[in-house]
Amino acid sequence: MSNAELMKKVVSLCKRRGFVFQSSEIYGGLKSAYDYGPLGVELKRNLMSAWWREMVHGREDVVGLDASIVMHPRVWEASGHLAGFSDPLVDCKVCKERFRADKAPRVEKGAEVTLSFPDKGAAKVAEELVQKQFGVTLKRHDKDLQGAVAQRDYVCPNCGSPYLSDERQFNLMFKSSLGPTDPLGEVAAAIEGGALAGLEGRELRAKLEELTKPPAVYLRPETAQAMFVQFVNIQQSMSMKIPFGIAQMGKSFRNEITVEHFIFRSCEFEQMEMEFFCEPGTDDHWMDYWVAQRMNWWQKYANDKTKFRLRPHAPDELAHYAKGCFDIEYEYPWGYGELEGIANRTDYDLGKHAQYSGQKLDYFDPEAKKRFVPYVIEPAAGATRGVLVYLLDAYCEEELETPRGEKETRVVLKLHPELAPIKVGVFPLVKKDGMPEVARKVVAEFLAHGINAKYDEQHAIGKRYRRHDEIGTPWGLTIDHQSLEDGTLTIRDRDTMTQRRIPIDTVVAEIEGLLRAARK
RNA sequence: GCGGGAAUAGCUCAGUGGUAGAGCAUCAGCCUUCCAAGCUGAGGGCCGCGGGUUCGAUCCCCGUUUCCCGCUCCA
Repeated sequence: MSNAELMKKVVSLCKRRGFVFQSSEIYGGLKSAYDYGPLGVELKRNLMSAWWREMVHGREDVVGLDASIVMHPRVWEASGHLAGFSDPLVDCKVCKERFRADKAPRVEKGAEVTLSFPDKGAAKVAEELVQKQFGVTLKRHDKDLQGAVAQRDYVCPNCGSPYLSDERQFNLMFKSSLGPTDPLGEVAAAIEGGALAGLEGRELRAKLEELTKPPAVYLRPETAQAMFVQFVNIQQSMSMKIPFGIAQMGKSFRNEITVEHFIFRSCEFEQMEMEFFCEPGTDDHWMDYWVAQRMNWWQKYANDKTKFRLRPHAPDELAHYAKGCFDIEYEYPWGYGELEGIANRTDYDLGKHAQYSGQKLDYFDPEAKKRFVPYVIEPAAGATRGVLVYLLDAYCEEELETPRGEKETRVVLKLHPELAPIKVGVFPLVKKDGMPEVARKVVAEFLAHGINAKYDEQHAIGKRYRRHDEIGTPWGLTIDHQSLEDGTLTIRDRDTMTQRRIPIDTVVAEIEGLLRAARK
């Protein structure tokens, strides 16, 4: 099975069996938005619960937070999200390069410029394109084209062409407005009053920005900022001593330039983030610690642990706030891609928020009698990416021979029992002789213990086993004729398809034991 | 944003300028059975959406939306 096939099959299974649907499908779908169906929501919740148990309940030095998605707009000014991600982007119409206008090479407006290409062939193609699209004849000299006139005060950084698209604003954050007043009203009033007359380009944009600013709010592009903003409240109310962490899971929103690969990169996604506050100087130690912790955690739930790797960021790809960063990457069908980033954010965020809010965001160590702004190590994981990773990891096709000697394919999701949406399928061997009643009782018993169990009496028993294999149910329990005589049932293992017989009244304890064992 | 491909039943796909098919799945019944068994029957599609050409379009043309692949981009 090729990588492309694997991806297709997983996507198809997701829809067919109720894991993931395209959003608003009956209206033609919405780009990059997906809904988690009955099984998908269980898988995602199981994954996130496992994370929460590991990161918060499993240790004394991390506490949780569930902050509002919409925060004070100044938060995003302080964090740099507002300024850093609204730069004008331009496409070169000749070489198709996309670039930031403010970082492009400056030229004199109206000056003659030269276009350069990697080889003669590319230059010839470009020459024809310019002739055809812009009606301009350029002089070709080997790999260069001469005679173009600069329309703006910059040219394409790649080929030097002045043939460019309009400047487009790229907004990272989803913008909305808080309160019932319509910001368009302000704009309309300004136009009527003539306040916008004579303005164009960036000036016009700036003026419009200003008019619509007062009620403007943004959907958070990461969950991290609330944990910085509430640092003091949490530290004091919970009497936390450094080092300690604040963890949060939830939705974040980004206007990605390109969305791709199913749920891998979408504009609305779910994060699992933790900010670990420590004393400057101990940050490198904690960085190493969390990198190892997080890598182990991801591998624990995977069948193929070799598909994960650690990749340190090169100095030039580090974010503006980071001193160092490691990505935990997974080998997706299209290649390695990010799953979690562990960054040393230093005291950048607390410092910025202190500066913008005018509040003190530092920590006093009563033993050492010193005051400092903590450094922060941030393991930030993609929950929705995790769902994709484990689906890809779990998908298996096995060639089997039927009792009649025919070859067939068994599709199995070898999900970790902890993650499996349904823990046990409960089946009466046949739909009569009181077997359904016994099976229903077993289901009720599991549900009462908080274990997701599913009753199924449709079709032949073999078919039911296979249907549950396909959605990753780790154990199948069957009530048969013998059950009615001696009070036992069979328990079938998803991965080995082997069965053994145990007393019905111990089956809940048995499954609980298996779940506990799998968790270790 | 660019280039290429795709869109037909829940899924995988076939098909033709003359009002649509298969396999699997679903549902009902028979069979009463431990690994997708068999038999009988049923439901289900304005052939992604909008426009054009045509007597007539699922098919040809244009646009659009969504998905996939490759670039590009990417905290």
